[in-house]
Amino acid sequence: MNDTHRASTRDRLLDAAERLFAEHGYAATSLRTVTVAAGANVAAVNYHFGSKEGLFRAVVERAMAAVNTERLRLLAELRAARSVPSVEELVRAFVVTGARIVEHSGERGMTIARFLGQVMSEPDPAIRRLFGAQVGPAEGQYLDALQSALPHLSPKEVAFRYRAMVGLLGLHQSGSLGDLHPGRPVTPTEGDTERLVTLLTAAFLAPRTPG
Amino acid sequence: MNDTHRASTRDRLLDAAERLFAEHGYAATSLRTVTVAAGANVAAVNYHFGSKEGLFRAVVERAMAAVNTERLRLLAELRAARSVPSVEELVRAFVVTGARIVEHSGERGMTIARFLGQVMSEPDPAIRRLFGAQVGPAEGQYLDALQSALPHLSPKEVAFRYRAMVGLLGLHQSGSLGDLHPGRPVTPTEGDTERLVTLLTAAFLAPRTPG
DNA sequence: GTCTATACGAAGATAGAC
DNA sequence: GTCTATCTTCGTATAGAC
Repeated sequence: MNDTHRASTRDRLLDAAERLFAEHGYAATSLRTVTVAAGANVAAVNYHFGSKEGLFRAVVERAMAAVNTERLRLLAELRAARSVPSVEELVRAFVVTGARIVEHSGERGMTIARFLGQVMSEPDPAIRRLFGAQVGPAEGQYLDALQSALPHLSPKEVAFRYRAMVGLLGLHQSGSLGDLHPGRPVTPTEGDTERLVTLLTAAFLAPRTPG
Repeated sequence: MNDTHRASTRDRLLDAAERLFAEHGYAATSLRTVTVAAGANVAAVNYHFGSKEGLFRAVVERAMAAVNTERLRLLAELRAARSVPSVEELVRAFVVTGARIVEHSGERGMTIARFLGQVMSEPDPAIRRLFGAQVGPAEGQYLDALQSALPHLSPKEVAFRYRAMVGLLGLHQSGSLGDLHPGRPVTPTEGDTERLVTLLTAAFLAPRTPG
């Protein structure tokens, strides 16, 4: 009945939750839906993760681990080739992570991307803090690299543009940048990803904000 | 007990819902919370709006009406001064709308801004369609004006950048562009709004995406 | 016409028996 | 580790008071 055949209950719960949170958001996803999709009992979530929030936390951590690993790998690659990578290279490495993960993890990569895009616009402050903590590791490295490529900008300005990049990428990956009014299905297109790189590169290269 | 003293029940419901949806999102806000905050009975929502979704719809429509009016007014002003407004002028007019509304509507302006920022990352497709329909009116005009200022870009590319602007503004206004890890309160700062204008202007002025 | 009191069934999360 | 039971909260419906 499920696509995830016989992994441990714990893993099947994580997979199902990741997919459902990605599609409907945290609040709108019920534990019953998750457990049914995972072929597990309602109470299994409580046993393995303590609560709905615990499950969510675990899903975020697992997804971010994959993304952070890939991001840092790409950054290291870049630095190996050239000690001060260009802004466009950095942006591309950051943005392309999603696509790379799709290659490595198959279908699930897309789900991860959508899930994380979803997470970053969750209103719940606890969730936002969790996300912030998980982005942390890669964040520091990318901020440093960007600052080196943009020495004329204040750290505040670089940080702002970095957060804009994270946010926009999230919207892109969750399909929110798709056309607003038309029929439904909003999977990000290849072309849009390239457009996003163009746009973000220009945004980073903008002159410093006056005032 | 409420800050909204004696408007009609209908209006108090709209006010309370707007504020609560803005803070917690649609799914996480219960009708009971809304009615208590509005000092009304549970059934009042059903009487006035038919359902939770009906209430939400009404809140979106009211908020968007305010924003669209202001946006179109600013655009008309711009066109009066100069037949082809610059990209920066257009971006600024679009972005500054939130702030203008704050001036005109006091505290509620901030709530509207946060609310609409929230709405645009709601996962529910029905909500997304509703939002798209409401953005429509102003959208056409701005797209035209931007296309005139950027004749070398394809309509597709202009539309993509426009949607990125809408999205980023939403994130900005809902506080999602605030610092990710720190203490909580995330009201957008004046400085960040200026940074946003800089960033978006540069994004629009980027060369066309190759490929 | 507005609004309230109250009830209903479905779905929520968690705790405790197994 | 799992299943059943329980207790809460949800959105909605109804019947009638002002």
